Amino acid sequence: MQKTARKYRSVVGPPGRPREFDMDTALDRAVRVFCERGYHATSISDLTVAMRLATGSVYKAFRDKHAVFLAAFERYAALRQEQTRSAAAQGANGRERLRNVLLSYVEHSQGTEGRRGCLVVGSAVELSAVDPVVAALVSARLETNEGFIAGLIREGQADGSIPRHVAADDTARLMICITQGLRVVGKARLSLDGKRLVAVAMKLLA
Amino acid sequence: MQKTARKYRSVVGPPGRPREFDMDTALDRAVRVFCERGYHATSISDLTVAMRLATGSVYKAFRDKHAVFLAAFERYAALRQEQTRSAAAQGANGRERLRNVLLSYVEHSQGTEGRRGCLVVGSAVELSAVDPVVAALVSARLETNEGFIAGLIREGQADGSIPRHVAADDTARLMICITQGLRVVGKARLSLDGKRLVAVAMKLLA
DNA sequence: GATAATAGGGAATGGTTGTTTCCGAATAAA
DNA sequence: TTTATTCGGAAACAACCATTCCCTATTATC
Repeated sequence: MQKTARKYRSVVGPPGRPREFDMDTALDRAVRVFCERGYHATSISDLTVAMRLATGSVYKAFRDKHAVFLAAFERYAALRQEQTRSAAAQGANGRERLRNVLLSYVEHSQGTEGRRGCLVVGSAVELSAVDPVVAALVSARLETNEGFIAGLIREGQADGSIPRHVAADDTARLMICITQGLRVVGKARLSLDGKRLVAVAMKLLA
Repeated sequence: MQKTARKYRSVVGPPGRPREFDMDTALDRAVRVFCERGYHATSISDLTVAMRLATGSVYKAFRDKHAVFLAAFERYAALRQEQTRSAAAQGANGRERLRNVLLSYVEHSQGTEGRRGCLVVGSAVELSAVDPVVAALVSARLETNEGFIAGLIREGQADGSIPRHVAADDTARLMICITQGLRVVGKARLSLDGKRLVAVAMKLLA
């Protein structure tokens, strides 16, 4: 149950590889593989190739494949959260911040990244039913995002850009469905017109 | 490329097992397994147990695991389509038919079935990127559903229950995102209040 | 009733997987 | 230099996978 070491170079140690080596970089590469192939279809061999680490090195850094996945999941979630927050930050009021969040989701659901897929959605679909640990992580992520969106709605109501009668919690939950659905539809390569789609979605704030 | 035999008792044949045996029943059981475990995590052994067939029997009915999956997918899609259409049929006008469809989706995304998951969503997430055949089936299914929803919107506009200014195609695409997203959220065990969620979603038709 | 044909059952097969262990090479601190 | 440390990579392992093969049981036809 050792916590997965984020700092890779040991503090006391004097060892092996001087090359600036960052576990986060390796994890980013693991994220890509897990995103496009999912958990079960990704072999240790796939991981070592992607992460550019030898088998032994992977098992020295992580207890097993599952631990690699959890670390990759948390890294992915942190990255996406940061992207979403900074997209929101561009907006002048609650309504615009929310629009920016939705637009950001549409963009991330398209093209290369859209085809690669979202690790949260992938984990929910592939593992939630059989892996309680992953299920808890996924639920926590969705609830955080939902809370963030509900917060933006309330901000908008406070600054006057969103009507008071909008039900913040229900609307936020529906918007979570939209964002997760976007990632599913994006995987199916259906084209997504951000401007038009978001324009329709903003009617939920009327 | 032989088409998967739906009628199981051979026409000419005289063989083995007289017991009334229906491949569709076996496929329904395969659907359940594929839904909750996904493709890669489902072994032939899992399938034989679920379908109550011996290994050899499965391979006599289907070329390989992939063929079982495709047959299960089509059976699932046909069943869900029928359920959705019949939910819509209850409505008196376009608007009510659409509400019924959304309500039906929320209900199917909850409880046991919600936790089991949707095979279309699961296939999109797990296989679309690596399996062109499945990808095509998934896209076709999404497009059919989107077309159905767009049709309901236009029906509503014709019968006066939905305003003319609603953009049918864009709204339909967003609603597809909602329905697929519901299945993702349902897997994560978040509670879904059908009435309230659908009430919010119906604002898209304002 | 005898025969032929065939579905189902299930053991056997060959390949791959995740995991662990080993040791040599490389490196930085003592 | 010595020592401690860690990465690399091959090798080994048991478990499991999808698939094949053969046998049995059964029935339609003769």
